[in-house]
Amino acid sequence: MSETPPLAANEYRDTWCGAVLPERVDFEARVAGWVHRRRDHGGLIFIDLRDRTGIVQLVFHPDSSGDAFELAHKLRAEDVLSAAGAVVRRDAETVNPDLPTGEVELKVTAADLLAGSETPPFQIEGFSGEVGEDARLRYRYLDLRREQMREALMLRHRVVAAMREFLDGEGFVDVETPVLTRSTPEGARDFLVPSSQQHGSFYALPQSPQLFKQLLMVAGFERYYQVARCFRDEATRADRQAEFTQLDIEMSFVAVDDVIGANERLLAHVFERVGGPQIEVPMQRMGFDEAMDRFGTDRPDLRFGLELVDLGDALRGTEFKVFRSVLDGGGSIRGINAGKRELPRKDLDGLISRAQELGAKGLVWAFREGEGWRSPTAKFLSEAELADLNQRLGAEEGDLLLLVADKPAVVNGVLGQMRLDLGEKFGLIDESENRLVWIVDWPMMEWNEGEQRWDAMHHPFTAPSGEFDSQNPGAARAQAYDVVWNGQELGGGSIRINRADVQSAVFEALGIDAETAQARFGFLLEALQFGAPPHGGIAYGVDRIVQRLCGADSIRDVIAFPKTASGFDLLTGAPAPVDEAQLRDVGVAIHKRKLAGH
RNA sequence: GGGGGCGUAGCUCAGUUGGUUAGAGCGCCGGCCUGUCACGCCGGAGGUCGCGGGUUCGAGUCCCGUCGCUCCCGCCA
Repeated sequence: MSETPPLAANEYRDTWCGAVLPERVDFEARVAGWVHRRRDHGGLIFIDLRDRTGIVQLVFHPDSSGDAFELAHKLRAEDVLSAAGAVVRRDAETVNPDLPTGEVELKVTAADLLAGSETPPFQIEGFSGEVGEDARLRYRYLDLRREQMREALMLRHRVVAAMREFLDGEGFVDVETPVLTRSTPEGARDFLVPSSQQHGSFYALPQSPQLFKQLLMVAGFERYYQVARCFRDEATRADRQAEFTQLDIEMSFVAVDDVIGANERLLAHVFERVGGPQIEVPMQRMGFDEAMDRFGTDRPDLRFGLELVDLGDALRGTEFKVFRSVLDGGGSIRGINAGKRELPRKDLDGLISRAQELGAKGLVWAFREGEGWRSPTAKFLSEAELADLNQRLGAEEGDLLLLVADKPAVVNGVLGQMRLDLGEKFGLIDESENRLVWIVDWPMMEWNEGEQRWDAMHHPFTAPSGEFDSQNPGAARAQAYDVVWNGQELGGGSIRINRADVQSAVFEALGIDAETAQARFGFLLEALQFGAPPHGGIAYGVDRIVQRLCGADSIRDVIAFPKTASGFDLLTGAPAPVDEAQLRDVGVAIHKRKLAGH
């Protein structure tokens, strides 16, 4: 711990373990904490005592420690102890350079066992190997005693504190919005809460406070923020939990540049406070189209190259059937030059499998050889085509080339992900580098092939750039922006629609008829008729920001009490069956098959 | 919903082609030890091999089912 908080003396302690530092020695101190480790030499006993600030070594002598010496002999790992004595400098040869407090120790004169501990189900620290995820979650309160977890949560605290500090300073008001709210069937599945007052009716847990913060702008608060818990009843991932924390921000009388500017100051402030990367302001901006063209994704990792190259023009006249049919069907052919690599056939097959897993029908691999290719596909292409492809891809002798032909969205999805896989596989990512970029100028909507309708790219309340033509929704651009850090989306937002007629037109384009719009969002449309200022905002994924900052592999490592991939809380056993009586109260019929199973 | 990996002592793991009494490190228990700091030395306990079924003379090992953890795809406006 770099900072030791102030501590008021009390009957158990007057000093933190980690505060017993060599700058100040030869004073009487009382510390309290957990027995981290015991080294019992028979006639001399060392105890490493741990609290949230760190570890200090306690020394028990049979002569000077009195009754405490007998106690020390019986101490076990994770017992809770209060110990008093003199903080003294260690002899030079007994200094422990690996410990921040290693130049001093506490010569114990008295000690109290405040609470004993059972043998922990796993060692808290100091053994090789990782504790399994189940054990960690089952005994999360012990897992959180590990330094790594403690520091992650302390960092999280400092991140949120810095956010509040900045926003408070710029006149933002923290307002709480409801957790029991109305279901919006679009998008992710809602968590539902049955109403005991109105059987058959349900609250939903919010996926975000979006509409409430807009109503707060209508109400005239002008600047709002909230550290808000949000819920999505979807499968979890390493970077996704069913409940997560968002920093939610909204501002009135602003345009895109105002929101981006305020948020650049916010990010710079937070990173400066917590020791994150330095941010150059103004930050880089990239149009959505450019991001898709060059990286195949709307959240590009700019720390390495391997950019996508469009190859359709080189193959306009090709007779290779696979390419021919894709081009004739309006598809695209794009490629990556992965550089000079020597991959065994097994790895090349692996790349093909990965491409198929990601949705491509196949993957063309090739190594530039002379003016042509060494590739199973080479024989289907003319010399001129190969030369043109090599030129467009900037291929040099021995370079590995990967091509995908499919619908444009599939090609981008596959190559965009494979670019990341390859960047990692080939070690092209400089972990010390940090690239932040705003992705701007988004399309308003995208065509949903499965449902045969237009879907909002951001959300249905996003303001279009200029006039909105509901007859041609595909052409509309949105006043939306995402901030992307090393390929991960930290947050995103937009200027919102503040006119009821525009909002109605957007609903119409999304296939939400007037009646449905009125039923679901009538309160918003109504509010927009009572003087809604121009407004916009952003929401950040707090968990992901902290995960990034401490380099954790999983979002679970920065959440105090997370759930497993299948949504279980192994600590409390939630979700759990409830009494039939409880179900009757809320008007929910129990599932018969489940009943039979019990 | 689909695919991959994993499940053996409290923890992390090994376990050959199916073959006698299932092992290691750490932890735990007991003993010794006055300068250790992942203390050391000596001794010891500890197992429904996730669960259920099947094949077999014989299953930790093979097959089927199931549960759990995990990663990925779908999904996540």
